[in-house]
Amino acid sequence: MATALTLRQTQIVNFIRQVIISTGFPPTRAEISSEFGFKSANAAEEHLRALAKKGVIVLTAGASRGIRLVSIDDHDDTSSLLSRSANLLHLTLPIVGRVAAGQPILAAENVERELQLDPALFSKTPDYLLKVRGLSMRDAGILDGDLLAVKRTPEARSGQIVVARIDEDVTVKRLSQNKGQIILLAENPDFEPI
Amino acid sequence: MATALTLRQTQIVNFIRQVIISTGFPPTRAEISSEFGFKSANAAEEHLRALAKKGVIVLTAGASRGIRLVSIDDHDDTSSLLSRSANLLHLTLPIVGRVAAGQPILAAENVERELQLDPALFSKTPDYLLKVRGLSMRDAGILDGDLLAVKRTPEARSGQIVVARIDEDVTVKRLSQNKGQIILLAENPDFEPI
DNA sequence: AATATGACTGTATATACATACAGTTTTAGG
DNA sequence: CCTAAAACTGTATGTATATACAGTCATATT
Repeated sequence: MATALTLRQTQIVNFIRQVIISTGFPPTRAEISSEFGFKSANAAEEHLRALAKKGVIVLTAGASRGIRLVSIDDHDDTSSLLSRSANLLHLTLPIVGRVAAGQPILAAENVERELQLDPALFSKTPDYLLKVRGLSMRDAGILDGDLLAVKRTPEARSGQIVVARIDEDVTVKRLSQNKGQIILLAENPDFEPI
Repeated sequence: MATALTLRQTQIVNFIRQVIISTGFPPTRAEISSEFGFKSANAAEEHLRALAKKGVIVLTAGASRGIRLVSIDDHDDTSSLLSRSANLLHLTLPIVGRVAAGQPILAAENVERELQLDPALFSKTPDYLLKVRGLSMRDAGILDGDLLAVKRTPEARSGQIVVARIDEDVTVKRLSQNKGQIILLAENPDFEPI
């Protein structure tokens, strides 16, 4: 275990955290100095060095604002009572909407966003989230705009709801596998089977 | 509702998000240009302007890496299925350890860190988290290093477990208010009442 | 008494960055 | 056909920033 932080060092880490929360990016040496009344940016520089040495932050050489706070997970001093809470949203899932032609579903270009979720929400850990467009599965409770958690499996059985790729569209349908013929059924009488 | 993003704009927002996740700070114009093969940093600049105009990001003039992604909450397009999950850790609580003499407990200097938690964890929303030192409340299940969720109330009743300030130390004890006399009891026979 | 460490001031500098201005090309609408 | 917007290239510039080096002072360790 590394040496404990000094008071000043703790204050500086807190300030960095506060700046990241309120502005979205870490402070510069000058901004840290200004906050604490240092007359030289070098004071901040030295504090950052010390904090990096203790493993509380990671510095990126040459990059402006190149300060990263080491995450709670990597640096856990949160014990029993709350350790489960801290893990609540450890699951990071990509959200897929439209899929460009010829590309695998999970290609970086198809990922619209990433969302952090509580793993306990799912019985099986899903691979990605699919944003549903259209109302073809309305009667199965899947509506336009919903996010579907999708788990990839090596094979699909008849009767299951599956994610199917038709050209450059990704659709959600109920699979019907009758005597070798594959039919995709919508759960809405307004839509035709495929 | 603002105009929808173009493909390129979506890719750029995704890249910014990815950089923030992997490095801890947003990219520069040059880094964005490099990622997408732009030969002029101005291409990135213009995309950022367009994204800021559409409200997807916020730019800080004059600041290096001054890009902030507008949060999921401010810009919600996550619907029914997951909207509750997205709210899971909306509660941000300060963690207090030692308290410097003469200062209010929640003074900025005493806050060691902030933690985001699921509000559903608590029946009443607490004001702050107190890091417990020592074993004086061992028999009440409160151990060294635990985080205690503390809710401030205007008055305390006898028999309750309270957070008390004695000089520059903050301690957790069971309150006993007998005929006007106030006694603080430890839940561990090794400790004396105060 | 000697040494190390924390916490600074002061000066200096190369480069990392934001940002302005002038063009070009392509695509979508009116 | 004309215009606007998107998506760039190319050039340029001031300043924002990281970072090195030389000191000072107090406190804690050996």
